[in-house]
Amino acid sequence: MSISQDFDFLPHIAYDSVVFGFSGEKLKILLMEYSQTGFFALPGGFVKKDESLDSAVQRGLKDRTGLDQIYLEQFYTFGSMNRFQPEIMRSIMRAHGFEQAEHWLFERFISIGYYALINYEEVNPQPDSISDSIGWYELDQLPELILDHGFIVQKALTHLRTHLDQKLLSINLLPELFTMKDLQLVYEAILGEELNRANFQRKILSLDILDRHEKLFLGGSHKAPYLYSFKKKIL
Amino acid sequence: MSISQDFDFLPHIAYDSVVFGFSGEKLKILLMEYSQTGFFALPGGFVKKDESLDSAVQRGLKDRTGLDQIYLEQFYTFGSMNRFQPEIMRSIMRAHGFEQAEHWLFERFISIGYYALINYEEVNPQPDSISDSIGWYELDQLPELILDHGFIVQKALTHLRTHLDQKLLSINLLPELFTMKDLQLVYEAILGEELNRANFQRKILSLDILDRHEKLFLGGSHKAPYLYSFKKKIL
DNA sequence: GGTTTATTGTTTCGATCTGAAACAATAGTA
DNA sequence: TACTATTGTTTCAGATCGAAACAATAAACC
Repeated sequence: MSISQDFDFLPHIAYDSVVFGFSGEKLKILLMEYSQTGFFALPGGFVKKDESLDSAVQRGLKDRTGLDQIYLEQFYTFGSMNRFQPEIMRSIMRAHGFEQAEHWLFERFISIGYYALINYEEVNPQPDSISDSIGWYELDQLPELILDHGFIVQKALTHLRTHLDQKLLSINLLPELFTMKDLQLVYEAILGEELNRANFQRKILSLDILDRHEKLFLGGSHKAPYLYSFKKKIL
Repeated sequence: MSISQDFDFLPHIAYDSVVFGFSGEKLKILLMEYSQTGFFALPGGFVKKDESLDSAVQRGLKDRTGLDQIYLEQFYTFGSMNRFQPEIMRSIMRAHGFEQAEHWLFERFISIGYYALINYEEVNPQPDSISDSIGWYELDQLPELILDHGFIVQKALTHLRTHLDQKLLSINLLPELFTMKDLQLVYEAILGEELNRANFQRKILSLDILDRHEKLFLGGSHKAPYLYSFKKKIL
């Protein structure tokens, strides 16, 4: 996002993205820290006048993560008045050397919330021009977020949990090949609860969405697990 | 909505509402017809600069139906480029006597979709200043709608069906007192399929959300059904 | 008043799904 | 060859679901 090219964007419209990443154990999300202000926020952006909303979010996500063609799910649009707090944007801009009294960023925004599911290890997060760091934070240890961004995260998580079964095929939290245990860990991290191993295996296999491949030998003194991959979608 | 007071509204932002009504048999939705153009559209509106998104939709719905405090559910935000068709708005405005070349209505809009569930009989729909009629249309006999409004209806219906069980408490499709058969007809109309009578009764009763009242005697030569009401929410 | 009919309320019964535990298989170690 | 840790599979009881049968009853009809 370039702060000066304001005329390219639709005014009053923003998006915020909740990028879920999985580290093998915990579920984390991407947060940006704004220079010297101590403010943490979701990575977001604005919609150009000639691009679709979905494209805008894809573009922003690519700038931040380098990832293209990522699974994105729109989950809610936030339009309350209490998310209008121009002082906060003003102090962020001031900390970055802007002293203008007027700026289009100080206006009220309605923000469309998206979430993404990505493989933690394929990503090298890039901060934007007015934030000085971007990084992964564990869901249960988030710092305080500006505006209504904490609420947005909660809403994203609820949506993801509720729709997990329908969204499974599109998940890119795991590498191409993975074990049943890996998949169960993803589920447990997202749902925030432990699952019964036998029943999980039975349920997932009954969905008929996995291909079973060769076994994975890691040198452990026990039975080696099979590797699986998601079946290629037939549409 | 007054066409002239454009400075009151957030530009490029609209909402469209899919108002589901139930007639005792079929599920219908409210549509507006624009004067002399033959265009049908969902009732929608715009957001004032100092009101929340939710309030804007509530306000618009009250103007059209007279109903206040209605259950509203936001389901999706539509931001593709193919919904930008200024010629259509131009011809609607022309048919209504406006000949301006420029107007804020001709700009691109991102629209937030809401649906409402209301009791068909409590409503006297009111057209707005640039539409000449508003009325109920059966879901399976809808006329062609402008822009992406047909798609919006489909998306609303899918969302409603998927979340029916969680949304039941808030339903205002039925009068205060109703029979189990009435409720089953609502479910069948929304889901678009027939349900087993015994199992439906068992399932609904097990949810423990209904109070049973006196019987309803209509003079039929058969057992009279009980009347039910939704339990008042305890929160 | 007894019988019939239509509709509603409830129970039954088998099939299916779920949760928890036991059992079986197996890759490496001792 | 026995042992251990982990994974794959089966079993079994309980819950849930779908379909049908059974029971109750309000009015009409004789």
